[in-house]
Amino acid sequence: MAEDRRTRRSRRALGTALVELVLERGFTALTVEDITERADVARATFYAHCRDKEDLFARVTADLLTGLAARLEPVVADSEVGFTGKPVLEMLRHAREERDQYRIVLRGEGDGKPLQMFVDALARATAEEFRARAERNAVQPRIDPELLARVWVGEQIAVLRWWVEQDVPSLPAEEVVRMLLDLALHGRYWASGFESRA
Amino acid sequence: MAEDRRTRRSRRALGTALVELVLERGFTALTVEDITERADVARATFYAHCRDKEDLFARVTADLLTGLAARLEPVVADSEVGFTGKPVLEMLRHAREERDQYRIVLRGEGDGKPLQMFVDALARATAEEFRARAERNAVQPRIDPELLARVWVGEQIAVLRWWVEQDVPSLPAEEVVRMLLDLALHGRYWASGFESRA
DNA sequence: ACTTTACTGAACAAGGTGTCTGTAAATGAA
DNA sequence: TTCATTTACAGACACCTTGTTCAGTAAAGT
Repeated sequence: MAEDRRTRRSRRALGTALVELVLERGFTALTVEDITERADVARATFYAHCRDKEDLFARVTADLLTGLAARLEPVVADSEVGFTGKPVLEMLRHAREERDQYRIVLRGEGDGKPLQMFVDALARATAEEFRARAERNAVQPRIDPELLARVWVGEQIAVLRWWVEQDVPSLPAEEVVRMLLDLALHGRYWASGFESRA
Repeated sequence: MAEDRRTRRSRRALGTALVELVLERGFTALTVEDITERADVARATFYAHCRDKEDLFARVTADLLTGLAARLEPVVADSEVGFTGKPVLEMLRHAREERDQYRIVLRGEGDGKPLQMFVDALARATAEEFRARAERNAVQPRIDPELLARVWVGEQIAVLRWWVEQDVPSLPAEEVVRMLLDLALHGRYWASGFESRA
């Protein structure tokens, strides 16, 4: 009743082959044969598992998203007390482990669709969190939570990309999170000659 | 000696056809024939002007970038006095005029390459500006200007995308800029129950 | 009017896609 | 071990898209 080993092996091989090749040449430049060749699998076998290239790519990135969600869930549930940036730290750790996949997604491979899903998922969850928090504290948000969430996610994505694309990390994850929080919550780090006139 | 009208007409028709179709179906889904058909032009004519699909797309987005640069130049040169956000306002106005093109770029169409160029160009210019400003004020930046620039650009891109994708603009450009500045420089607008514990 | 230039329509080879064979081999169960 | 099932395989197939070429035609510019 258990799944055939060959099935697992083929799927895994195809997935990792895709990731490797996308990093090397980019998604659109790849042919199905490129992938099957790298995975040591027949071309027909590919179509036994995936409808097409996009399908395989969608599986891989979907796995990444669910993996992140799984790691974020307990952290978010635990951080009821305030805005601590712990979810960001957890995301950075995840990105350090799955660096290649993150690179691919953040580079906007595959028509930017995976990146859009990534951003949208983060923004949706964040906006919801903001709304809930405001309601709990019985305050009227001074700005559309959706917009605030977009800005906050935009910062995270930008830093995440910068971090994950570096050859050798110039900052540890904890440092990055601290900087990000100081920047978002208090506008610190701007005080180096960048201030506004006001 | 002047350029043939037909040449201009074909180029323009192809460009706008591409933009329309990318918005409707996405870049990769298009065939060259789709484009020439929409542009009322023979397929052979297409190849008389462009090497391939990506070439045409690159031209369009490159034009957008140079157009933005042209509008930003005087504004940046004029804002020596401080961090006023005037460039952002100008970019928003540009985006309001060239909304379709911005949509396409910000959605990451074309393998995300145009978006990367857009982000990189903004980040590079911003980082340079930051470095120059710090040096002029004779202060040691407390953080890598490159990183700070990425964060700042990340915010702009996120808001820009949010703004340009809305069916009916919920905020005027000036309001968006004010919010963005208050957020970036002082962390305002977070004070609606989102504060950190510290 | 005349020359130059660009658009056209069609044909072409090359290469990728997705599907479908029949066959061989690996697997899990009896 | 044996057996039925499942999967991988190699190859062939029609189809589509690409990018190039070329002779014929229309429309610019001067």
